[in-house]
Amino acid sequence: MNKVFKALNDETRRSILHLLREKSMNAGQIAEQFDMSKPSISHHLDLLYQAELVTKAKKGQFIHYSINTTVLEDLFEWLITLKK
Amino acid sequence: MNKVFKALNDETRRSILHLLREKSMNAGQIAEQFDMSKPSISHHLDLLYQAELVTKAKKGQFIHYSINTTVLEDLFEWLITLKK
DNA sequence: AAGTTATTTAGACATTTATCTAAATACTTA
DNA sequence: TAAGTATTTAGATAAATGTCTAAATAACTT
Repeated sequence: MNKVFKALNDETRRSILHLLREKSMNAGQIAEQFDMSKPSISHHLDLLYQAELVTKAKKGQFIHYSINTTVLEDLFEWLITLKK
Repeated sequence: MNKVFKALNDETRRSILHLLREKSMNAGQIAEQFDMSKPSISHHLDLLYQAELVTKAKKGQFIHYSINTTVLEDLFEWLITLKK
């Protein structure tokens, strides 16, 4: 869960998750949505990937990113036990 | 929500929340549970307080901390919209 | 009032983080 | 195979973070 909380502790990464909730996208398409360099977005995508909040799949020269809600379930559980 | 994610992005602070879920405690009682200096715990409590994840009340020379689940509701909402 | 206890504030330091530019890698197409 | 496109990796830098010790503040006790 450490990596999940770490990944969520950034506004850009949270925005990326909201984008991917609407539809899966290439790294480039994601980067277009932000006023930030591509390497920076790539770095954010990597942290989301390490936390398993997104999956990625190579499609030719593109890399397609999708949200992975499995880990969000775990976060739900964590919150529930905290609320009792 | 920024402060909430920031506050939750630390194992010590998450542990403090779990302790407070069981029962409210003084700053000193909380500090006893950790192998860390009191000023460090005080700092963690302050971040939790800034995020409104805990409330505090002065009781004589003690300061009593309690968990505040209101903000956790907001986090729930955030998660739900992300899962659609 | 003086001493003791509970907690926070201040200041320092090492580590982590977010960002950038430049370069490298991987794939596609002419 | 050479050129172009998509993405990541490397390396640098400034800012934020977690931790500590020492000192300050506040309240209780004798």
